[in-house]
Amino acid sequence: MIPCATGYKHHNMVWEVKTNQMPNAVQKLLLVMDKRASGMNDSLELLQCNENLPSSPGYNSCDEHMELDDLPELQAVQSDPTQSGVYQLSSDVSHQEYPRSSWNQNTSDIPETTYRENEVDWLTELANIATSPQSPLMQCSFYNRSSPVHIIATSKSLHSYARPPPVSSSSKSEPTFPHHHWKEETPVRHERSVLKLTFDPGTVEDGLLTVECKLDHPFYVKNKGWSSFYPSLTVVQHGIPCCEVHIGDVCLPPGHPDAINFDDSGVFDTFKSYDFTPMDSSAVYVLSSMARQRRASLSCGGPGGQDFARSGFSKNCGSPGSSQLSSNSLYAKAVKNHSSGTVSATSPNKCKRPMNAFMLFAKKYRVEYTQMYPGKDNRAISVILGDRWKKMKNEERRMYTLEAKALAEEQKRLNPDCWKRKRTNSVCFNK
DNA sequence: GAGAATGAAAA
DNA sequence: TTTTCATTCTC
Repeated sequence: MIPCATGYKHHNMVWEVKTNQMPNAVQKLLLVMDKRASGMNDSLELLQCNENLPSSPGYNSCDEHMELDDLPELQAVQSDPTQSGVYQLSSDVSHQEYPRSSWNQNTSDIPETTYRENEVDWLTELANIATSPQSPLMQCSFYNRSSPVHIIATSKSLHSYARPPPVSSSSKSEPTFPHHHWKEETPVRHERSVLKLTFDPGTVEDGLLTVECKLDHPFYVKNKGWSSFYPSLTVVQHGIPCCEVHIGDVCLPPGHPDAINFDDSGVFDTFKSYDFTPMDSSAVYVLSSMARQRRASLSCGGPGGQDFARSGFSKNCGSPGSSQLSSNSLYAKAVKNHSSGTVSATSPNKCKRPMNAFMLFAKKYRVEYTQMYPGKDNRAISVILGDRWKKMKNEERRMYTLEAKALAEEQKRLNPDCWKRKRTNSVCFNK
């Protein structure tokens, strides 16, 4: 669990993921909601994820032809403005079942229903988060909420293909692939996979809260930015590149200082140069922000004038005095991210190719594999990653393929010439 | 800077 | 068909 900032109260929450393919299995995620003790506005609350997903919810062994309709959906959240105290997560917390007539297809992006237990109003917290105006999904009827919050993320354990061999995974892999939170429960028939979130605000008297949402629902996570349980789907469906939810992730509300100046160490690096912030309330905003920055980069005199976002070009051209809120942080972020890197230092105008599916996969698991195989050279890790990749099924690769495709399309849209191979006498590319 | 993986796209 | 390069990091 990520230590919470001083002055925050902690509130636990359990996320449960149910899938059609695994009706009996419920992925539970313990989240901790932090609340500023200083009386900060309700919108300035933190949610910290404290548990994990047992396995990749987005991976279904039998969904070779899975379509978007097969993906999880968001269920409604009704919030209550009242406040509650500190809550603790009970050790034997289990998800609650309740009849669900049907999914609202017309408002699938909007949480439908929720219920609370023991008069707990923490549902309000979650509702504010899930239905936050900052949430890309909340651009319709929920957009006018006054207390937008951004959600958490949790951890999915490594996928089966990413796990180390049994021989070498004895002690090191255990913390990496925790399964002790998995719980077999009574099957619940759902038309679609859902992510069920059970809040445990932290005190016995307040009980638990449960809510369900779509697996691709993006949340804004401290130190990570936008995150979801299904990043590839999120980026495809909502245009928001996301990290994966991980253990200890903390949800940040809009305006929270950590949300503005989050450390991107765990950010999905592919997109970190875009520097999404809680203010990036929608994919439209994000894309328009990119376009603005691109125009800004062009106006800065960059001959190439391309791909400011990925190349760290903003370091040179981002105007500190810009009125663009997210752009400012983006520029600052880009400077920080690439200040020591070779890309921006050597080719500020360079347009970088988007990663392909394998590169996304490799980037995601390289660190973990490096930890699994201590002493292994990075090249050896690459070999292992390649071997794992080859052994993966198509459906297992799907999320990476989709993500890569989305990245490529976006890159081509923004920078059609990004794939242009450098010429021998070219001075535009220095790699 | 090379190299190790895979894959997309240009040449 | 070949080449480049996207990421990462040790050597």
